[in-house]
Amino acid sequence: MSKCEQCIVREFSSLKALNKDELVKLAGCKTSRIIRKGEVIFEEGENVNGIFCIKDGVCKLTKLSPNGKDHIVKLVSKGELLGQRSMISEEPVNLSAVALEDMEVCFIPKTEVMGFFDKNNQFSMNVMKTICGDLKEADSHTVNMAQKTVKERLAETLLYLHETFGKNEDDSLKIQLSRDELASMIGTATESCIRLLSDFNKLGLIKLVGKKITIIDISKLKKISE
Amino acid sequence: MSKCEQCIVREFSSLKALNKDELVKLAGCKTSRIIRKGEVIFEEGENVNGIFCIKDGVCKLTKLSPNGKDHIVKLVSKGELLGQRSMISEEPVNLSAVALEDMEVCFIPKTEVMGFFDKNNQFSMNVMKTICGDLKEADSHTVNMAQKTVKERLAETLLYLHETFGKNEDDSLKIQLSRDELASMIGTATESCIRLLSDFNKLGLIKLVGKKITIIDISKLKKISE
DNA sequence: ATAAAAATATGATATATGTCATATAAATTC
DNA sequence: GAATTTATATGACATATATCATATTTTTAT
Repeated sequence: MSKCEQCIVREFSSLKALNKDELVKLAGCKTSRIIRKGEVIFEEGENVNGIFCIKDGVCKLTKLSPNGKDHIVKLVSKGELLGQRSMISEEPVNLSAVALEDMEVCFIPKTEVMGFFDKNNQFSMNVMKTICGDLKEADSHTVNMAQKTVKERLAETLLYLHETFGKNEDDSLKIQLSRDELASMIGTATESCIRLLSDFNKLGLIKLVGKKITIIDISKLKKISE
Repeated sequence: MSKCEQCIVREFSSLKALNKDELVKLAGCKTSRIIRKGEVIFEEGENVNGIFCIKDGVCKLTKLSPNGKDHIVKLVSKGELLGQRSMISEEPVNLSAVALEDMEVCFIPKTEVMGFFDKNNQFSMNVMKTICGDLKEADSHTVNMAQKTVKERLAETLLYLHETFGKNEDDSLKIQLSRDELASMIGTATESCIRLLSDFNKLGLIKLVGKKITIIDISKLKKISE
């Protein structure tokens, strides 16, 4: 059982507020798991009795719409925590989490987290701030979905992926989403997404090589995204 | 200065966790304000140094989209608190609040609220749960905007208004939104909203008399909203 | 390596929704 | 109470986007 004290990603989440004693306690009760690309971490409606800390990799949080289509609500990566909202609400999770790459995650049982919550003010404040940030972002997403065109949302999303996950040596986006996933992130049909990518490609804003997408003209994309 | 102890709406918000001493302290520092229909309580980007407790009336929370249109993110009414998120995030508010009816609101300065926050665990837990509920709702809204048609969203919104704010003696919706506001809630053009309302009217799902909207066939509206 | 399956791409077409114009009705102002 | 403004309503048309069909490419399995 590896020590949480020496885990670097801890520094990027609310867990950074924990002191040595708390970290030792944490290390004693957490469980570590390898999750392969495409595997489900948890599913909408499930009772997840604790939170996950992402040590490595990226996953998507999706929600099933009444029409049967999945919508990607958020991408979550190394250093972030999963399941905080449902733990605090004492409800089943409202989103599913699926690995986009191979991942390593640690599971921390609810009882443990709630203990830190009660005793470590800085920790609970960190969690609150994270959730408040998520809420602000979610409201902003709602407005984008309601008011922006698909083209604008695609441009915006490409820039987001570029800024947040960076690029490979060949300058292509590091995070690999299928056209289907990209479409489900911007809220459109897969064909429409493919078509617009193709348009951006022809306009020289991006370059498409197989699944790989390379951002060419950031400022023009910014202009399109408004 | 009226006593918070005797204020009934307190029981409906996170403030219900406060004890007598805290309520006396609260009564000493809160300020009460009458806000007329159409008046702004606070504006996106503003620094609101505290929270508002709605004693009476309903307001809309809006966010300006890059295209210049306002989107109504949420309606907030009697017993609810405003400005919690931005207080915790220590950021300017991300939404504007505008009265839909004459309102009475109390303002509680940040220092006071943060004091309760530190010392009264149940209060901070209540606030957290509220914000978590908002986040869940916001995610659900995002997916609705992304995946549902305007018709579905209109049906859903009418049912929501009916359930949440009730009806007058003549069965018409108690809350009066202009067509413009309704459109900005469901994320569509005003004309499209009017047209669909007119369709629903012709189909006998609702009845339109001037500004008043009466829900006639709940189950059919439910079916339309999916 | 070959076959099968899945993902990407593109065309043709249908549909939903936005935009602009104009009419009518309601609310507000003087 | 008449005049003016604002909100609601509806038509005509443009446009964005979805859907269905089919081709091509890439990935996966045998």
